[in-house]
Formats: sequence, C-alpha cells, structure tokens
Amino acid sequence: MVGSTSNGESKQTLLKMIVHLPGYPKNEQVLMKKKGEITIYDIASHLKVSPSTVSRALKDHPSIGKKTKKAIQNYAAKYGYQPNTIAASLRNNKTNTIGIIISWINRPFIASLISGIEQAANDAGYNVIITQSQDSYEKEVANAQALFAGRVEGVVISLAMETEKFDHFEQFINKDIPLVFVDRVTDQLNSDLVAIDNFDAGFKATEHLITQGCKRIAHLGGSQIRNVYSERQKGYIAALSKHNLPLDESLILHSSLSAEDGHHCAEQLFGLNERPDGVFSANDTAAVSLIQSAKSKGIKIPEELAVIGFNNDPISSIIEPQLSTIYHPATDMGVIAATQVLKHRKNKEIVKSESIVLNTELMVRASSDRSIHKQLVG
Amino acid sequence: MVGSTSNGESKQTLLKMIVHLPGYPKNEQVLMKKKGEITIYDIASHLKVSPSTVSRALKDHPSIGKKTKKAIQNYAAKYGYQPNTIAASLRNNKTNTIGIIISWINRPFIASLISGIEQAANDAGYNVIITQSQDSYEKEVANAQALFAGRVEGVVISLAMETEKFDHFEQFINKDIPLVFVDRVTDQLNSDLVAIDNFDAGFKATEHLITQGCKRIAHLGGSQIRNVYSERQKGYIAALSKHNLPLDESLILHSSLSAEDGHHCAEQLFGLNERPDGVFSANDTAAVSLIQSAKSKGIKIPEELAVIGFNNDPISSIIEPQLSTIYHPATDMGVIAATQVLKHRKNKEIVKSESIVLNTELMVRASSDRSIHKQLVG
DNA sequence: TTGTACGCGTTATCAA
DNA sequence: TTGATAACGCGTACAA
Repeated sequence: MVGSTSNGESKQTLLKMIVHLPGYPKNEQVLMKKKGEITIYDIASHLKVSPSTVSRALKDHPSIGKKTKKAIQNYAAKYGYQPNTIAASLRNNKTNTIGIIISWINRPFIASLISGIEQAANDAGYNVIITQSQDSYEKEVANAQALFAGRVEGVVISLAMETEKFDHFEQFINKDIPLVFVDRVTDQLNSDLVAIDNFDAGFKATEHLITQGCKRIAHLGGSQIRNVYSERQKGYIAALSKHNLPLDESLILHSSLSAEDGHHCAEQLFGLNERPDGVFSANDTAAVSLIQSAKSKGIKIPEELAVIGFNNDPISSIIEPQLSTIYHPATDMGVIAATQVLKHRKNKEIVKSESIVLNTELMVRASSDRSIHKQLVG
Repeated sequence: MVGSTSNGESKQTLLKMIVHLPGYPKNEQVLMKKKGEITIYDIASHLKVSPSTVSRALKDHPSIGKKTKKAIQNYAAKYGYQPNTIAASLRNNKTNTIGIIISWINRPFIASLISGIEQAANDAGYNVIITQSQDSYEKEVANAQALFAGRVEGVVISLAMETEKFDHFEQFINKDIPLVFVDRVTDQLNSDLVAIDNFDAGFKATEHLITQGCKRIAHLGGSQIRNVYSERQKGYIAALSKHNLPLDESLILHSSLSAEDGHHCAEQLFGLNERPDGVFSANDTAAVSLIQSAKSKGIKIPEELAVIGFNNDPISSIIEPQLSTIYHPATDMGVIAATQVLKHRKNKEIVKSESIVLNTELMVRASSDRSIHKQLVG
C-alpha cells in the first residue's frame, strides 16, 4: 500500500544501551538532613506571630499591618516558602484543576484542542490533567472515575468512538461539576457543548463538489453513533437532495477513517461499475489515502474525481494535489471549552448550559477545484 | 526544626470525643450539608467500626477480618464511596502525579511522546499534568514553579528552544524529585536522560546521501543550543569528513525549522552559484517545505537534489516524492521516560541517574533514493 | 490588627 | 484483629 514505507509503531527492541553517567557522588549527606519544607507554622514561630497572621499576610489580606506583612513576605521569599497546594485544596475543597478526556492525544485536531485548553486554563491559574480514552468506552469510564476521584473542578470531553451510555458523567452533574463536551458531543446530557455545525459543514462540502460539476458523489463516513459523523453525512444527503441528485447507498462507506480505511474504501469505490466523480470524506486522513490510491490507478484529480476532506490537518496541504477541506477551529474550541468550565465555576448559580457553535470554513484547494480545468476545456 | 512543624496541640481531641461519645451527630450533620460525599467516617459510624478499620479494609489490608472487610467494602460500593485523594495526598505527602514540560503539544513528535508518558503513568496509577513552554524560557520557568508547587512526584522535560540556564530545576533535585529529560536534554544537570543518538542519526542520514552520490550536501539545522540540533549537525560534519567531502559553511543554515524557514532556506540554497545536490534537514517540516520549493523551481528530486528529513512525521510519507527521514521512537521515549520517573520513586535509595539511548532508523524513501535512477542512467 | 481553635479526610503509629 | 489518636498544612470563624 501507499505510505506503508512508514512502519509506525516500533516492535523492535529499541533499547540500545544503558550508560551509567560518571555521576558525581550525589549529595547523600544532604539527603540525611530533612529537606526544608517551610510551612506557615515555621514562619510564624520564627517571626513570633501566629500562623493565621502569616496565612493572611501571604495573601495580602487587608487587615494585616504593613510592617508585619512586609516582614512575613520577606521571610517567606528569603526562605523559599512554597504554599502547599494540596493542603489548601483539602481545606478549600478546591483543586484548581480541570480534567480532559479525549480519544488520542497524537492526532492533529486533538493536539491543537488540548493546546487551547491548556493555555486558557493556565492563564486562569488552573492545571490540566489529560486522559486518553483510546476510543474505548471502558477506558473513558475509568478516566472519568479517576478525574472524579481527583476532584477536578470541571471536565472537557470529546467522546470515545464507542461510547453510547453516559452514566459515568452523572456523578459530575450530581456534584455540579461543570461538564463541557467538545466536538464529539452528546445531547443526552444537559451539559455545555462546544462544537461546529457539522451538518452545515457537510452540506457546504458536498454542495461545493456539486458546484464543481460532480454528479456521483461518494461519502466516506465514520461511526454514526457520533454526532460529528452522522451530521456530516446528513449534510451530505441534504445537499444531494437539494440539487436533485440521487442518493446511492453504495456510495456511502462507513469506517473508522484511518489511512488504511481510506485505501480500502478507494478500492471499493473504484471497483464499482459506475465510479463516483467526487468524494466527501469525513476526515483528511482517509481522504489523503484515497487520493493516493486514485493516483496510483491513474485517476485524475480533480478532473475525474474531485475530493474534499475535513479538519485541515497538516497532511491536507502537503498531498498533491492539495486537499480541499473544512477548516475546524481546534485551538479556539479548546480555549472556549476551558473558558466555559471556568465561567461555570465562577458563577455557580448560573446552571444554564450553553451550546456554542463555531464557524467552519470551506477551504478550496486543487483536489476539488475544477475552475482551471473548465477554462481550459471550454 | 523542620520536621517538628510545631502545630497546635491536639485540638481535635475534644471534638472527636464529643463525636464518638454521644453516637454520631457530626456525621449526620455533614451528610445534610453535603451532597453525598461519603467519607470513611460515615462508613465507620454506620457500621459501628473505627475509621482506621474502614481505611484498612478499603485497601485490602491483611489484618482485617474477612467479614468486616466484606461488610465495609460492600457498604462503600453501595453508597458510592469515593476516596478523597487530596486528603490522602496531604497525609502521605504523595500526589501520584507527574508533570510534563514540553514546548508545544501540537507537534507530531511531542504528541506521541506525551501519549506514551500518559499511558505508562496511567498504568501505574499516576496522573499527568502537562504544561507547554511554547519554547520560551520564561514560561518554562513558570511551569517548573507550578509543577513544584503542585508537588508532582517527578517531571519529564523536553527543553524549550531558548533555555540555557537550568536553575529552575535545582529545586527538584534538592528535594529528590526525579527529573527525566527527553529528547531535548542537557548534561548540565546530573539527571536521567532519554534520548536518541543524534550524532549517529545525523551521520547516518548524511552518509546515506553520500552513498546516493551527493557531493555538495547542505544542512538545515536548528538552534545549536539544543543537543538535538548540534549533535545532528556534528554527525553531518563527521560524515562529510569521513568521505573526504569539503565542509562548506554556506551550506549550513540555521533556523527554527518551521515551514516558512524551509522555504526561505530553499531560496537561499537555490540562489547559490554552486547549488547543493543533497540536503539533510534536522526536521521533516523544513524538509517538506524545501521539497515543495524545489519542485516549484523544477528541480528534480532526487536526481538533482536528494533530501532527507528527521522525525518521520506524517507529512513525510505524504509529500511527493516521499521524504526519507530518521525514525525517532516518540511513544517509546515517552513510555521509558515515565518508567524512569516511577522507578526512581520506587527505589529512592538508588540515586544513580541513567542515560538511555534509543535506536533510530534510517527510512529511505523516494526523496533520496537514486537507485532506480541510477539503473536507468547507467 | 492579631491570635485561638478547629476541621478538611485520610492514614501511620501505637496500644489493646 | 481492631481502635484511638495524632498529624499532614492551610484557612477561617470567632474572639481579643
């Protein structure tokens, strides 16, 4: 197959050698000495004040005298006092942490999503704990439990491919822990959603192909359990319908949209008596594989087959011809999702959940742009 | 002085006695207040045993009677008891969390690295907190502080591009918190390293180009501050030297190796009087851009210009011709790094730090494979 | 403006 | 085999 040159996962033993560094004798002596974990009690006793005064001084409480405050702050700085956030968490019942459940970190869209969440959270003084469901329902449940036990103050979720039950999220709702679903969402729970209009995007993509003159448009779709795929497909169907094109079930192929799936789908489609003249793939990975397969068969793109993908992954602008796609604001979605969580934490009374829908953008590139061709031909 | 933490004498005693003597008034009140936050105290009083018994039963301590244990575990399960990990952390001085400092999550290599860390950590019951330095020294310092304050039990670091001072890591070393540097490492600190042999990889890559007949090989390098780039470059130089090829400084270009940088470098190289006939780029991003630029100028690859990159990013097998590259076991490095952290946590006495060097793999693809061409020509 | 006293939930230590 | 007790470090009513 194409691209098989890149064997991904390493089955070979990669361990080459273990070198023990010369290692200057580490300060074992120093080890004996108890490590200086300075607490407010230490500061208090050394400065002959009470722990509460220290506590207040360190957070600039107005009711502490200027001199006392300065003295305490100076002492703290000098001796490198580090507030124990664990103790504070226990006391305040506040962890300053939000959890994330996603399928796989190492996918371009998800990585950007997380990057956005992390930035927004950090700016607000929050930490972020990331868990991967690996698209498994069981792992998703386990991750939810772990985050719940860790007392995260909110969770951002992009659902695993398999997930059809949502009981594992009820515990958060019962405790008023904000839940924000991103991209792969569900309407089964009354939670915040941050997503794009997948129907519209699927419609736009398909209609674009129709505009380019396609009459037989295939669709590479994902699991219809997940909104992102079912809605994209509905948009595709609606576009066909609007333009009075027949809906041919044999042109709709469902898979997990991996690179291999893309190749398989290509084979299947190219083996049909009546080949499609256009393909709307629900992600870029499968679309790119399909283009590669098409090229290896000598099928001209976009003249014989116009292709559009979804996500605007880096590979989409590397493949030749460059892949038309739907731009999908991953980082923004992350920022907004984190913001929603924090907003709910701030005004706890406002329980109303929102659905935020972001715009997508149709990016027309060579894989579906027949305008030049048209000019040449007629 | 430190261990003394002379905090208030047993102030709880009174209350506890009041609680235990008259029965269990306290717990009922707590239950009224909070939404089903069951604690071991609740279980204890309802089951007429002591909190310590509950605590031990819940963690399968051998010294608890079978019946008691069962009863407690059943009750806990029935009422959905959730251990408060914060309290446990405070008590045990153990957070079960490891921190990560990397440049950017949304880069293929880093995302896979994190994926590996996360999996290994989770399997050991650890959580993972991720921070992005965005290649800024200041942010890296801030992230280190945040992780330190959060009492992480270990840190996995891939250094920011800018970082030249390492004081912000001393605090971890002083407290014997394991530090594991990955990929972008430093030998300034006596910490664990997990890396590849960048010199060897650079050497292999360059020698491969020489084998393909290249005589004037350029190098797109990154900041020489970072080992990964300086060593790749040294490997490049060593390979030229071994094969008696002259070292031409004008063929070595340093940049941040972004896509734009790749295009700029291409322009610069193609503008030379004597063009290079081969390029070794220290990452795939720049290499791919360079190939695109070359193609737009009609320069034939690999015949006129053989190219090899580094990392085996997805784009490397999409570009045409497919990009030769150095495979770099990202996920494995993550798994190993996390494992090292956990190993140090387990046997604290073993302070010796290790350097683990993983194998890379030369992946020859069309962008540098002149064998077909050679056959045709000669 | 400062100090006292207590509890957040868990667990290690000792005692029974 | 079980229980009582004292911390872990912080924050905050309440009191002074």
